[in-house]
Amino acid sequence: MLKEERQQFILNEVRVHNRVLLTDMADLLKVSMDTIRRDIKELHKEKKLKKVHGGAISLGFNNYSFQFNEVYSLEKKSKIAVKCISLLRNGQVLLLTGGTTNMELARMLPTNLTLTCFTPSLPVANQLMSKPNVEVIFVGGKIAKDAQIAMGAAAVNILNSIKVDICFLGTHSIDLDEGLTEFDWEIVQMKKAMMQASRKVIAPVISEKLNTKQRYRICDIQHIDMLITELDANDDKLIEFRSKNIEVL
Amino acid sequence: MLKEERQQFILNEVRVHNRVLLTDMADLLKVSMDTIRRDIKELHKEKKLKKVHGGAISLGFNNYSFQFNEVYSLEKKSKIAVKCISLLRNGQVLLLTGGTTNMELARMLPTNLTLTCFTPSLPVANQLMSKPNVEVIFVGGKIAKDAQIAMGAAAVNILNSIKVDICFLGTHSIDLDEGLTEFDWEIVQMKKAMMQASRKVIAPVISEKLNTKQRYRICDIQHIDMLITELDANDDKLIEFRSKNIEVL
DNA sequence: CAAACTTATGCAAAAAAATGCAAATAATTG
DNA sequence: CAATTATTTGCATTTTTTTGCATAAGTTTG
Repeated sequence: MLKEERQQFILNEVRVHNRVLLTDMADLLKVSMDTIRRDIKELHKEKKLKKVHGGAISLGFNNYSFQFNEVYSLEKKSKIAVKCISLLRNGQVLLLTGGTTNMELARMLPTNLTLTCFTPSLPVANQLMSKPNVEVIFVGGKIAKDAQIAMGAAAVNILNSIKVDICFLGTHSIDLDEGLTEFDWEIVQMKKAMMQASRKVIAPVISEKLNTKQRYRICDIQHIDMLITELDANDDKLIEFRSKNIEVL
Repeated sequence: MLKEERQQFILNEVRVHNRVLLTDMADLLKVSMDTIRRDIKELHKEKKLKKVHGGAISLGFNNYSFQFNEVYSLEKKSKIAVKCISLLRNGQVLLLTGGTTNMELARMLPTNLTLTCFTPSLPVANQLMSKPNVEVIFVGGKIAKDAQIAMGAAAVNILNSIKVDICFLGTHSIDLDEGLTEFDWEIVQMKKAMMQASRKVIAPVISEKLNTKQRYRICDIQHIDMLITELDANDDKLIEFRSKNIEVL
């Protein structure tokens, strides 16, 4: 049996059963466990399955991917969240994108604040459920499994029909020249619609994301009304942003 | 069983029941309590659940309303869910209401089944996220905190614009004369719209709910295509339903 | 506060992974 | 075709991970 055949067989097995045991495969395919181990290693590197102790599992199986970022820079994100919250007043209508920064914002919202929140993000919506004085309105649509966000024409349509006070726009990358950029085209559409739907656009960004770029552009830097980072307000990195007429906190 | 699988199972259990007992998991998964304890510890560190004395609880979810029904009649509900799932075929488009029975249905969906699922229920949508072959489309709108379901004009509008194969309509009360009834007016509107949006309406109902009534009516009993209960198909209680031309499983 | 239960810790056995090496097989080239 | 080179595979050894158990320490509850 060819190596290719064997790997295809393993992949298929993973697709059907969502998992394979190393021992089973070695047994079934009549090769040593080392061989299977090497196969799985390769397939893992090609991102066709996930290697785990004792075998492999399907990639789609545990799609919690956003939770992986969870720990990373959490402290900075809480800092940013606090700054964001300080801007809020009772009765305001918000629009929250997904992402861990907005998750943190949702988590830290004081329970006595009365707000209306639109969001297309399942985790954010869930988080907001525990705030008794927050009215949650979910922007529906096809849910992207990786980001757990509603996307597509339906979601964009709904966004086109609303106007909120403040949009907290989580972003992957922000750059003085390139503006706000994303790696996923559909997300770009969503974020464009969200900016349109909001009187004021605030971008909470951890400093690592400053001056980085992705493939697709959401908008120029001028279209952001305010930038919130965990850095001190007079940090060098922020001077240029301020000079472009963007409020920095 | 792989470690990954076990942890996924625990996570899933937490998602559905909002909590797990260490002892239950050890028992169910046939491993020592130490192993479960270590699993929970890891998952806690990854912020996927919250470790507590004696087990773990969900972090994203606060279900005041769910927790009650959750335990109650769970076995019957799984039984019903199994029957429901047996009706499904690859490629079908479903519409799922909220409620614990549909939660159970979503939880038990085999991972290899390819479906498109519309739902206005946050917990159900969440549950469906873990099914790699299910396309989830959230019917957005204002979220009612108690039921964690989108409601209101926006949601009803969306429902009016779709047509699906099967609707699994969770119901509070069903009665031969009064038909399907609810105690909340808004929910009635949602359910009416859902029935309209579906070619086939299936009502999964635990036997306790048979021949009970509430204040507001959704529809006559004739508008249900099929009734699924945990009872044996020739149970006395069901004869009359069948005589009204409703298929009973 | 004391009994019942839960957690933490260290330890050892078992299972699996990584590594280096050699034989077998396949591919390439003069 | 023969010789060389590269790839694949299995085996032995070491290292790491996983798991269960025993014991001690901490929590919960009546």
